[in-house]
Amino acid sequence: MTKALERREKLRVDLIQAAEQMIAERGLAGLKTRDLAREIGCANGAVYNLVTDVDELILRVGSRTLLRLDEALSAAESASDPSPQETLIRIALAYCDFAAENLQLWRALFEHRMEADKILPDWSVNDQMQLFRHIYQPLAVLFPKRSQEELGITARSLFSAVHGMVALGLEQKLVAVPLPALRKEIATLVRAMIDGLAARGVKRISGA
Amino acid sequence: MTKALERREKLRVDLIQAAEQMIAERGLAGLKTRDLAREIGCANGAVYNLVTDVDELILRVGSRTLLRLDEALSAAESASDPSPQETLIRIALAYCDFAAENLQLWRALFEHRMEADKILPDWSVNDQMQLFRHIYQPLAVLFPKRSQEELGITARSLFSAVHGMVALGLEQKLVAVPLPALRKEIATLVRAMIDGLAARGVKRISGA
DNA sequence: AATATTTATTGAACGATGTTCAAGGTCTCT
DNA sequence: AGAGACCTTGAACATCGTTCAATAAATATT
Repeated sequence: MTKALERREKLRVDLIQAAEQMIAERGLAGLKTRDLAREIGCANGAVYNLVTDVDELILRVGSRTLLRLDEALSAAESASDPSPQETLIRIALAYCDFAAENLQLWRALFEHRMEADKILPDWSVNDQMQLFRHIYQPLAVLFPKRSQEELGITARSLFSAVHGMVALGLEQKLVAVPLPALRKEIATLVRAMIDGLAARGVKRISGA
Repeated sequence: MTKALERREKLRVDLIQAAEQMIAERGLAGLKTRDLAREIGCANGAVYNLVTDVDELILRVGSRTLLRLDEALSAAESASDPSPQETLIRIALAYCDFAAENLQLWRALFEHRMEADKILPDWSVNDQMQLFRHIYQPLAVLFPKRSQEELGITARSLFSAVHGMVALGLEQKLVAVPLPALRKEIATLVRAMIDGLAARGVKRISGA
């Protein structure tokens, strides 16, 4: 009873890895079931024994990408300099670097859109983009007076802002920016946002 | 000699309008040449007399969307309160509102990706995302000491940051945020960025 | 060990889609 | 009115994701 399932499982991970590599090399639009089947050595139709959809396949690859991204941000979170300002900048740059080094896979996270009616499988709801939790800690240290909810909102805003700089920065559409320049811009703006948030918190008390 | 061309032109604008409406209603993925042909009353193949590609069609719709977006930002640029801070916030909120009200068309601007080899037609290079020029003026007033190039970089960074907040804020992927909450977050963060950039400019002179 | 039953795999076929093209129709100019 | 240029048509092609009846394999039963 094991023999069949073993083979199935091995094929399934082969499939997901092949899909990951194919997206990395040719983009989300370059993912083709027939090519995948040839790659892992099975018939075209057999793909649908391992996975119900290409949607599921893309989500599974997305899970892996999110996991690696999470690790990259975690590494940046706990590094030498514990100053919360510097930590936040390190995390932002780590996000930028990950996106640049995994461009197609990172894009796939945001490009993919399910048909409105289909609901996400439950194994996929867990890893649903909680990336901004990485910047919660340093923010909490910086702004000890703020509530959990306020901090959560600020964290999401900060993360989204950095995401936007990376997204448009790595795109052709808005003038190609060399990576080192982009990194510098990100560091500058993150610093500014932190300073600005701090100042605003103080000013509001003394009235302005 | 006019009769034929007139009809052609009328059909062409019909086609582009139909495409615009179809994207607005069903998203970029819902754009189908056969449906378009039926909509404007011609054969499927005739679409390719009016337009070389669906790529071109999408770009033409994108041009229109960019134009309307530009107008919306211009309106926000020149409004009652001339204070540059408030102007920048108004522009950011106008961007957010436009995206929310034209969700599918706005998404199409960023979702669409040409195959790597195909080059953009020249009529499309002009309106290539120069949206951040809208925030150049108020920034120049706020930071008169900075060079044109520095201001350009800052403008792009600020715009990208707001774009990120809107992009992730209107997405399902990162927790659905109610629009009023998103607008408040944007206003807060834009203010913070401005304050932070100003403070940083001062601090650097006095050393820190 | 032999057979029956359940399960997995195959690859041909289906439907949808963007795109092309030869055939036939329409328009324009002389 | 007729010749030549242009347009339009809809059938056909290639490429997808996806399905399914037939076949093969694995497992369960006797």
